[in-house]
Amino acid sequence: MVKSPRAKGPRTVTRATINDVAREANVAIKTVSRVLNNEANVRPATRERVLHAIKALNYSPNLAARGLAGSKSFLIGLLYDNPSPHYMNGVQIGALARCRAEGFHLLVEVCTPETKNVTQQILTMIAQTRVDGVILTPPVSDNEAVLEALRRDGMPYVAIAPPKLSDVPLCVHMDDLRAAYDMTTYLLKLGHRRIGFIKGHPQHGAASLRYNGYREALSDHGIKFERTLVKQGYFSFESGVDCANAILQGSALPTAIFAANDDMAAGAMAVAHQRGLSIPGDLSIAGFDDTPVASLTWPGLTTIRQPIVEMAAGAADLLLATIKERHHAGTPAVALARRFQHEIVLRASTAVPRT
Amino acid sequence: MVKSPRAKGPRTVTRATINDVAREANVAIKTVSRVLNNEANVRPATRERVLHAIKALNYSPNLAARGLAGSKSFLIGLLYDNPSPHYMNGVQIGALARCRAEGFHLLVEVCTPETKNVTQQILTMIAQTRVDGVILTPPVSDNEAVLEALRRDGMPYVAIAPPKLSDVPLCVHMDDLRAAYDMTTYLLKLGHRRIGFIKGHPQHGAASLRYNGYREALSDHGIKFERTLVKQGYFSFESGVDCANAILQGSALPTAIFAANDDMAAGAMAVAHQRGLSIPGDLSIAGFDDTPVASLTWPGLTTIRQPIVEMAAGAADLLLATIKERHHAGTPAVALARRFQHEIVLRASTAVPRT
DNA sequence: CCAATGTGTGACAGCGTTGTCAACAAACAG
DNA sequence: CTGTTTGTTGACAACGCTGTCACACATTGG
Repeated sequence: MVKSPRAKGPRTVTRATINDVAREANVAIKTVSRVLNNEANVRPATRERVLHAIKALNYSPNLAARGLAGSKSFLIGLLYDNPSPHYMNGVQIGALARCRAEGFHLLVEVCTPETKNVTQQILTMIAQTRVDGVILTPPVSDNEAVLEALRRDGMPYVAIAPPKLSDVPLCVHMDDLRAAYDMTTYLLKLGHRRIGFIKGHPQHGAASLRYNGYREALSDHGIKFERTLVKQGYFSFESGVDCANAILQGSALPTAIFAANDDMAAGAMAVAHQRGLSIPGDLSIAGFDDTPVASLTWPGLTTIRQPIVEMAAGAADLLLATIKERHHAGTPAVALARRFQHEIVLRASTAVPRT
Repeated sequence: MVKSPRAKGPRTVTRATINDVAREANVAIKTVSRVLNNEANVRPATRERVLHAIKALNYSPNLAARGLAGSKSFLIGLLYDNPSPHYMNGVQIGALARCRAEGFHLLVEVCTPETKNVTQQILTMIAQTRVDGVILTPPVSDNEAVLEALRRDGMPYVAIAPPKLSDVPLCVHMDDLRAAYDMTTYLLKLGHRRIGFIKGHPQHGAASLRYNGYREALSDHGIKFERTLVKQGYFSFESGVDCANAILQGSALPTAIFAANDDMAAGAMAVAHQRGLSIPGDLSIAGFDDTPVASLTWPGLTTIRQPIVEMAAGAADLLLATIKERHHAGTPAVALARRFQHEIVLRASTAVPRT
């Protein structure tokens, strides 16, 4: 391992190259490469020798060179434009775990909505970095133009919670309708008969699914739907406050309010406190998402947990599998959608209604 | 632009290379390279011609090739191990903005604390990806072994909020002591004389600074410090609940409680609600960090905003400047610490005490 | 007017890896 | 025992770019 004559700057250590390993193990560099890539047809003894040399020299392959020579860059792009830190954090944790396990690295890129040409921006990123695949989070996963561009480019991608499953070859998602249905059913089983609902942002696909879940549950249990118990919110705390105030202004009060996300549920809670309604004694409140705020309210908020981390990990799995398969055979994988199970998290904000 | 004979897989588009651009502009590839890297000694007319060809072919340089040939990878590593989504999100947004602006990409890596050898893990990452520099967030920025390894390796790095400024060549930070001092002073100015304090996690460097700020402010305003008004918390909601209960159990109640972070302040709020104390009428409550929860409580929480995004952007700036300079001259930059200004965010949880 | 010094440009050799293909040994079928 | 397949290895040429150096052509000072 000789210091390269082109070395520059104050780097203090020299790194072993595949050449050094080959020399150490007394094989050709190609053989080292084979071991590195887990290719077949290397005698176990030889493989062992190479592995030993690798460890001895503390060698790790140069990604740039691998990317240049081969076709894989061992880079996965994570495209995001999500206002919710909690959501993105979960996605990153999940995706990162799988990528690392498979020897891939995660490149994150924000797609600011104000950017004129998100599509071009993404394509440029791909051209530069030669990522092996990309993970799309909502609302980027909703962007038709982006999806089309990726398809055109032949870039493997997986969408997290896309609005229409049929649009994408690979995706992971959760059954928002079913989750809302379950939560509503849970409230009904507790004995609630008048359940208010605060709708989510009208442009958010999942929001209407949640509302539909609520309606279906009511109808399936023979409860008459009451228009006055439903208000249009926008996923914000403030809209939750407004809606809760509107709902609680009526003459026939509900005994429970189900909000389409936790922030709005927190707003409803604030209103209840303000009006002197005890939770859950006078009013049960349920949220959706299990964001950190759900455990920081008093009382703790009953809500629905989306398995974000697991979903992201699943997304990464799907993507990595496709990348490997493609590299192996060149055949595109069939469309695959993996559904993840939600979970009702029971905290102290819901209970049997006072009669 | 001929399709490479080594092309493989279902890629549907071929990308222009520097060769294509050179041919198009009728210059040598080296000249294109010069234009790409903004080198001197290219006649304006030639530069223009090259730029035109680049645009015409929609060319963007291959990072892997650049990294392999030159010494820069145009990759910045973001090392993190932060339990707070809000914090990490801010850091990423800030860092990403600057990196993109300078043509760099962001590679994120988690350092799970349970991992046996964080240092080795980081070094391997560096060896593989050849990042040009790394950004360290707390608590990784506290890890002596990691810092030492990076120094040894000659890898430029910048630390966000390191415990000791002198330890690192490059860092950004905020004056936690001063911030707590200011908040305490604000409460004193409102007329509060008995102010409770909930301390942060004893192992967190910033936590003790915040406590010191509280003490200094009291002492500077001639207020006697009372041991019973201070409790040891752990940054969690639950510890906030416990501490607030303990503080409010005494005979002489405080008129305000200042918690070392927002989660604990939320806990204190819950306790106040539970005890029937009105906020801010009977009890003012202040937090620290301005996490999303501060706007989701009722009433809104008065707290201190750390300019996370700006700090991260500043960190990226510092790092990128160093990288460029180093590449230019090979001389290491002098140690640089940039301090950022905090800001008191006034919401509804604090007011003049009832007499 | 000549040497000495810039400028602008290009030829060419790497950078550290993988793909291709050939060489050879061992195992197998006829 | 021969011809063929299968398994194992290596030589060598890419991959797309940058560093080095050389060269042609101004420009300058004596």
